Amino acid sequence: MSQGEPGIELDTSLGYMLKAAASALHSAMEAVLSPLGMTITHYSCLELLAQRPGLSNSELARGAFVTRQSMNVLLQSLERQGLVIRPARAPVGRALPTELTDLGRRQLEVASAAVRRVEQNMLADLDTDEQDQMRRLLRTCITSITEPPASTT
Amino acid sequence: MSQGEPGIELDTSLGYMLKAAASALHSAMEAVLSPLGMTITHYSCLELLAQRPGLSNSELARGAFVTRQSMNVLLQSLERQGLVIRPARAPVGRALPTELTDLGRRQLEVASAAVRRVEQNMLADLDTDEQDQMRRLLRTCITSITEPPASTT
DNA sequence: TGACTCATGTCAGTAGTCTGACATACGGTG
DNA sequence: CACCGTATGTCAGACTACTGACATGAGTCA
Repeated sequence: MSQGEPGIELDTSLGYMLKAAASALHSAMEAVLSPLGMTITHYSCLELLAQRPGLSNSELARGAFVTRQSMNVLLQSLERQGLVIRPARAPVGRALPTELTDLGRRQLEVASAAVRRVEQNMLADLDTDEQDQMRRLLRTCITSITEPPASTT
Repeated sequence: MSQGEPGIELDTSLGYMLKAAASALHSAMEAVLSPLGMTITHYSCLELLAQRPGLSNSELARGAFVTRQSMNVLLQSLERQGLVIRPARAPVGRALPTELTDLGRRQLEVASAAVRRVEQNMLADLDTDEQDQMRRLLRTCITSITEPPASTT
C-alpha cells in the first residue's frame, strides 16, 4: 500500500494534518450548532460582533474567513432575523458598523457555550504549556504563509 | 476603518487559530493550483491515489475530507479528463478501485511540486523539533475531537 | 480642483459541496 | 436459508460560498 513515491507523505505532512484537524473541528462545531439552527459562519459572525462591536461587513468577512459578498448575504439574513442591526447610512465612508441586538446576544450565549465545550474537548489532553506551544506554532505558520513568499513565479 | 482594536479572546482561542491557519493554507494552495486548472479537492484526490493506489470513491472522500457524493462528482470529471480510471464492475462488493493514469500522474507532478513549496514556505520558520512537536499536538487534537466526548448530549 | 487609488457595499451568475434518497453487495445471526 | 445492519455507488435537488461587476466614499497627489 505505502509507496514512498514523489509528492507529500500524507501521514507526516503538516499541511494535511492541519486540514485534518480543521476538518474535525469543523464537523464537531457543525454537530452542536446545527441543532441550534445556526451555521458556523453564522456563529462566527455573532461571536466577532460580541467581542468587537461595530465591525463592518468587510471586517467581519475577514474575521470569519469568507468573502465580503458571502458575509453580506449572511448579514442581511441576520438583520431580517433581528439578531444584528446596521444603520441605514454610513457615518463615515461606506462602512456600516454592525451591532448585536439583545436577541442576537441571547442566541450567541447558547451557541458560544456549546462551541466552548467543543474546543475544551479538543484540548482535553493538552496541558497549559502545550496549548501555549501550539498557539506559538500556529501563529508562526500563519505569519509565514501570509507573508510574501519572496521568490515564486 | 476601525483598526487598532486590541485583540481579545479570539486571538488566543486555539479553535480560531486553527481555522485561521487552515484558511491561510487553503488560500495559498488555491493560489498555486488555480493557474494549473485544479481545485484543492482535485489535487487531494490525485495525491491520495498516488500514495494509495486502488482507493475507492468512499475512501478517497474520507481522505479528502468531503462527502462521498462530492468525491463521486469529482471522480466522474477526472475520469472524463482521462486522469484516473475505474473498472466498469466492482471486483468485490461495490467498491471500485481507482487508479491514476499516466496523464494523471504527470498533472500531479506539477501540482505536487507547487503544493510542496507552499508547505515548505509555511514551515520556513520552524526547525525539525518544532515540526515534530506540531505533528504531535495536532494528532492529539484530532484524536480528542474524533473520539467520543463521553459526556452528556 | 480633478484624476487616481483604494476600500467598501451590493447585485448577479457560477461552482463546489452538502443532504436526501435509492439500489446493490457483503457479513453476521437467528 | 432468511433477516438485518452496514457500507458503497450514484442520482437529484438545495444550499453555501465564490468570482465578476458596478457604484460610492475617502484619501493622495499634482
